Amino acid sequence: MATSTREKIIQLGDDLLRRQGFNAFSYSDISKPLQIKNAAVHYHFPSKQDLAFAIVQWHKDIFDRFSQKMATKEPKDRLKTFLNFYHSIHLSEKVDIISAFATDWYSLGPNVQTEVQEFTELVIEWLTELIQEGLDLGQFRKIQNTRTTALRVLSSIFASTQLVRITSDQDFTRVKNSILEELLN
Amino acid sequence: MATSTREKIIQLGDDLLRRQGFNAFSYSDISKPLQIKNAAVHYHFPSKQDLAFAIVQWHKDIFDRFSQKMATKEPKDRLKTFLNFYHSIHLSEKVDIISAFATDWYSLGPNVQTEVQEFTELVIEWLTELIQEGLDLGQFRKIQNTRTTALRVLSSIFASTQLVRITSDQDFTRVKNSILEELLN
DNA sequence: TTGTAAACCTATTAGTAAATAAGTAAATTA
DNA sequence: TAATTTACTTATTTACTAATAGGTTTACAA
Repeated sequence: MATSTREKIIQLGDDLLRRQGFNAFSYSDISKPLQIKNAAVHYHFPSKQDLAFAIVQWHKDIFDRFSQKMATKEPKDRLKTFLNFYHSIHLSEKVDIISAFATDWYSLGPNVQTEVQEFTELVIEWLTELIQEGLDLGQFRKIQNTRTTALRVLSSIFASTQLVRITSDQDFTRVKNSILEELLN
Repeated sequence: MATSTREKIIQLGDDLLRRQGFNAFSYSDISKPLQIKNAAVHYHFPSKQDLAFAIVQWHKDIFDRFSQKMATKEPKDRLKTFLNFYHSIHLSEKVDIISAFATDWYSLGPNVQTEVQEFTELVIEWLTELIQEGLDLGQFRKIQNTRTTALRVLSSIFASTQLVRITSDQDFTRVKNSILEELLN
């Protein structure tokens, strides 16, 4: 199935957003590579906020499918897959959408903000459940309350994708392994 | 001593940078509140990159004075002061400079990038030494190698200032306390 | 008193941003 | 087959953006 123009715009928009930041790319950064006109982008997404909204929704969809596919696997493997997913983000010189939006938070319209909040809560809850299950099965070590642990895993992994842009490549792997070591029995 | 225009520009620039992001503020966002003309900002900082450079240098200076003042205090208190410092950042609805620059990393000129890298390394080294001292004095618990621990403290605290923009206020305090609990004996 | 440099301002430019109006070709539906 | 909708293009507008050239004021120095 050929990818629609709409889908291409979302994917390229996502790429630019997470590589350069929301306020650092323009509609022509999208139209030129796709060899369409500026107005064509506006046809699919009247405003930049509409595009941002669609990108978050896209991520919601992906995450939904991801969590469904992971549902049968055991907590330990789910966590590893999750961390590897962020490792690939880091390797592609992007950051995750949540931190990408966090910096430009006050440039976002209220409906985009709400959508990002919902996505974030989705991820935190997924992680919280994962950790709880891991604890119940005795695969994980109890550190703090479950949400706090989830928040720390998330913060560590988020910040790492950003921090390694500035420091060194190795630092990401360090943090990633440290999260695993800390949790795993 | 009255603050010079140059200093006012740096301080307001820093505020805008960390509140909205590097690509989300313009020279007129600076000139208008200071009641000077656009060209006056360009007089002090010919290009936006020059302003960014000066802002990082300003932070370097502040951090130097901070670490000198802290030098005599014991590790535990130094860590607490450090965390409280980031708590105040979070309360003022800003993020730290490092994460602020990380998102817009590819909009920065090479000399600004280098300056940010140097500042970041400064903070990481300061934290690494602090943790090492804490271990030597038996105030801290050994978790991983010292740089990794430093990286995780830094990542957690960085990401938290961003994450709480999206989730709730409480989440910052959770993470902050969790870092202390984890380290302290 | 003259010179000069710092710290501005006025005025302008070239470029780019998001957004829109109006038109067109092709596909879909009635 | 006629009407309508989809997916665009062409062309333009409004509103910045960073940046610069050149002029003015003030203060201090020779």
